Amino acid sequence: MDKKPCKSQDVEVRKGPWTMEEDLILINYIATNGEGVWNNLAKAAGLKRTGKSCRLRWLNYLRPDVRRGNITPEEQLLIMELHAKWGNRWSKIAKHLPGRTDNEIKNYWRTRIQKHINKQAEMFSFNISTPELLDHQASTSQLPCNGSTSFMETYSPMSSFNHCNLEPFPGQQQEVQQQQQQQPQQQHIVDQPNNESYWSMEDFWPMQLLNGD
DNA sequence: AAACCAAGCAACCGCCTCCTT
DNA sequence: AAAGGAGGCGGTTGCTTGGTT
Repeated sequence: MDKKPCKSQDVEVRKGPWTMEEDLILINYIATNGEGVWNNLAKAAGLKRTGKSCRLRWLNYLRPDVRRGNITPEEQLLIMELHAKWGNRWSKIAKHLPGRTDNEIKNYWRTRIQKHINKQAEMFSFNISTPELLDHQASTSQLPCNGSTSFMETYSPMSSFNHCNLEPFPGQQQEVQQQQQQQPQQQHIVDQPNNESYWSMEDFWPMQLLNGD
């Protein structure tokens, strides 16, 4: 219970948003020494952060292959497809979207897709007798893995898109149209070098220079 | 122009699993 | 085989920002 805090560990732990300086320290350290035991890494790098915090920051934001910015319609479809398959297994889903993090997908789901599904469910509920069920299923994001099919049928990505009039979200319709014209049978696109939202660690190096590192 | 509101996202928390000793 | 530590994961929170009134 009352674990005596070891004095060497009793140093204050920083929380909250990361500063650019902290980012640079972490990037530099990993660039030089590679990833390792995160708790040790945090100490060795001189960061007053927990290992977990460092790991999260690195994986979700600083990693060179992290893609940031708009989720493409293809990615959106893939997310819905995989979510229908696996439920809230965000990390598992993220593995199929190179450059995307579980956190980003999770946020995307909660803020966009789930809301959209809720809306669809609300509209749909005017015509069916179990609005609570739909709403609950959409809001909890839990898929019935016990063989119950109702939600899967309602929410299967293809049925959602094609049968339930689940349209691309605002701002994506044009993009979808363009891409459909360009690549009507396009498979899941996950690597788009020209994507303007692509973020690379190289972007950070000039900052390092500016900081005199 | 200011206040309010909602959406989006970064980060934390706590639980679970796996690995090492 | 058991215990402890570290990492992984999903849920949640709270801050920031952009839009609306």
